[in-house]
Amino acid sequence: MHDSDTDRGSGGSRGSAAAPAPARRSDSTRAAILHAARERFASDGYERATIRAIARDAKIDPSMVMRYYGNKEGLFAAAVAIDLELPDLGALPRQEVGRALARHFLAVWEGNEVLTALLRVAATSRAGAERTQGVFRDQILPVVRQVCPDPEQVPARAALVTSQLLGLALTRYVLRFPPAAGLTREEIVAWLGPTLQRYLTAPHPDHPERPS
Amino acid sequence: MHDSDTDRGSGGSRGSAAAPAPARRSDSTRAAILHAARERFASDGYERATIRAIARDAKIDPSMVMRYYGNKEGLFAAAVAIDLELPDLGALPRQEVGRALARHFLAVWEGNEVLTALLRVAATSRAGAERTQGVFRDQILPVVRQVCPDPEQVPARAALVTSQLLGLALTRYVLRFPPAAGLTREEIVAWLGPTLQRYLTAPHPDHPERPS
DNA sequence: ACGGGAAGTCAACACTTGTTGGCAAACGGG
DNA sequence: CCCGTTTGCCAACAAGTGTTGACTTCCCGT
Repeated sequence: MHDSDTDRGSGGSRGSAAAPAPARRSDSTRAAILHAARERFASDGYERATIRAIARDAKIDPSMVMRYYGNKEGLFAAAVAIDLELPDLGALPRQEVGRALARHFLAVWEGNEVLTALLRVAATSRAGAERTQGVFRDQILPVVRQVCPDPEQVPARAALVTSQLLGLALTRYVLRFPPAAGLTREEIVAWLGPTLQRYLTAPHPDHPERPS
Repeated sequence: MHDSDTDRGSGGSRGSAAAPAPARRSDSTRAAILHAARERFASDGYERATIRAIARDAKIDPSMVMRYYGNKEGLFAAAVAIDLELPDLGALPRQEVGRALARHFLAVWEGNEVLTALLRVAATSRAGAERTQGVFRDQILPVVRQVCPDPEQVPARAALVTSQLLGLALTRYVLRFPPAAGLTREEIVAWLGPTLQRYLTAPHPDHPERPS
């Protein structure tokens, strides 16, 4: 991929013995760029979020963005790191997983503008869509697997759960439908909880005929 | 601001007595432009769908697009005319509205690429988001009002229904999650039907505190 | 048949985009 | 102190965008 130039782990650990990241003095600039990039990507999407605008927000020159992140795609990859921090649903009372999932999802989404950014980008760029698929595969599927007994049904159930969660995020945080944006968190939990619960744990409703 | 020039009703009616549209001889070109525009907007989104590419698909010059539709926004407005053709849910057996809505939604979406186009555009442009709000307000809200007794709950319930339907469209037709794209129509109807049914007709789950 | 207007083509404009290379400071270890 | 490295800015490039106007070609009513 890149040289050993642009990729720096998201620091935080400090003073460890064998420090792999020597804490360059430009770290504040890098952080400013990432912060501005996240905001722009979240509010404008990939195409409309120009490097020049991001650089202006970060109060530096556009060429710095290129130096530190290679190109626009690299910047997006560095700025958008998704971690849903999903809890271990297996450790919860089985009848509460739907509500717990809804509540957790709302909290994470509202505390992390990156999620809206990725959703916006996913709708228009293939790279964004594939990245979203990665989040689904690496973070949602495993959690669903913990509550769903039949492994064969896991992908479909996870997809249904995701469709409802992303649909809510879309109408509430991206499209900003007034009724969707006006609901309180607990109202949403009360409505979506049973839906997710059913998608996760209810028996397959394939009763009358088997298609194909 | 050229009004009486570019706007022509979406033709189809032919030979009416007092024809306000004299059926110009460029109608086939106009149709070709709209067709190409719909495909490009659906697959690429608003920004990446360039007028040049649309014109190339329609095998005409880019300037024709400008002459007939004014500018890119006008072309989008002309190309994306949403009609969900929602049936009268009040005329159905009350326990079937959820499934019927899901089935109808799938049929309309898969037969009309414009819907995917609008969804893609809505995620990145404010104009697209507002247009989607218009569809919600003019086409979904009235239908929900027919099955929901309490007028005060109509917007919230409609928003929930929309969140599930758009979420499915997003994962299935835009992001193309393999599990979501692989489901059959009837499977989706079987899963989403009860969800929509509950959003439409179930009593308000207003008491989230449950004795555990 | 002829003339006016519509249909369509060609080339260009003004602008923005991502991206690049050169050059001036600031820093920090020897 | 001095010199290599880092940090940053400036100007510019090539490519692509929406958009415009002048020009030719075709159709059709009179």
